[in-house]
Amino acid sequence: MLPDQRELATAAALALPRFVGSTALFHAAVAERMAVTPTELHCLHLLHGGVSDSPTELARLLRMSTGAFTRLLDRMERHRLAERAPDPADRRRLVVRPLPDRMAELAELYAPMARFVGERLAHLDRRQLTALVGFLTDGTAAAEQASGNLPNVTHAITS
Amino acid sequence: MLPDQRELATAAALALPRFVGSTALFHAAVAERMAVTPTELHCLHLLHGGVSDSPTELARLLRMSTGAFTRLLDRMERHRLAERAPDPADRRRLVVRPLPDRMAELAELYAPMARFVGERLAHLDRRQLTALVGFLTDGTAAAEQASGNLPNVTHAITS
DNA sequence: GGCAGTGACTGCGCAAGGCAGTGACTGACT
DNA sequence: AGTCAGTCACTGCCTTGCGCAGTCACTGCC
Repeated sequence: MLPDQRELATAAALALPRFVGSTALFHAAVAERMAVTPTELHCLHLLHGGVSDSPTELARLLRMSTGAFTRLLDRMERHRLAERAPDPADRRRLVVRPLPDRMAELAELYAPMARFVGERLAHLDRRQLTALVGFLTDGTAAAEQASGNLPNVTHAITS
Repeated sequence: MLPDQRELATAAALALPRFVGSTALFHAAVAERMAVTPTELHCLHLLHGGVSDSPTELARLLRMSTGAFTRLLDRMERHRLAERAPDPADRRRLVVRPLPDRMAELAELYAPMARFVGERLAHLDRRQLTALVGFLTDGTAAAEQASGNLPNVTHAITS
């Protein structure tokens, strides 16, 4: 590996955590602007992605209890983010539906970032795009795997 | 732009939020493993990065009040993450110092991801690395700028 | 037709953070 | 030298978000 290549790799390794951090802060800023908690925003993303509309499943994806999700839904209804609708097939269940006007607002807030990404990607050639996609997808897999498979460390706690 | 290039760009645009999301979950998992809140972990990162060691400045970077940061410091001392030390130059102030063994533990938890990044970057050529670094650094700037400069949207709230 | 399982909801408690002060200390200005 | 506004960390008090454990309604299976 050539020296300047090494420098570039180092630069990338340094830029990565900054990128992740600033992105996280951006999400927090969007949540604040919408007068909504990060958890509510996260739930809204799941609803927008169409991943699921079942409370129990959404609670699992958000890594919280069903009880806590009930209150979350209460707040989201109060804030006009989503609404409950009965599930005709099973009277125990219900479906969570996002409210369109707030979703539009969300898209509006994300528009600048989406525009940046679109323009930036348009200037890359095939090899560069391939590298980027590979890095992102493999990085996603690595993060998911690492999340569930963290090394054991000793720590003294909880007093 | 050629069709397969367009597809690649779309793939990248889809992979990006997934990457960000899985990374955020990874951080949450690390925090949980260390029996520490995400905020404490965030603060630990700042300390490790050597950004600052002043409570007021750290509170600003974490976007919280100085009062809340005092409790945060209390918890971090209880959890043996950091310690307070007097500032000899100004007796009102103090400096926050990370505790080395817990920092080592942190590094250990991040090791798998760091290894992945290092190996992945080693397989990229100059043009690819340049594109990646550019995307990350400009993306960081864009996110920071977008955070402080979100478009105004109408929303009815707070009942 | 009973019965274990599932789904959403509720009371209670805890932890985290904001707000509005308080006292110690500083540097600048007279 | 004395004063005084500004800064710094810290402290009650309060709100909010979430977990936990239990409750009730409903389902499908035997």
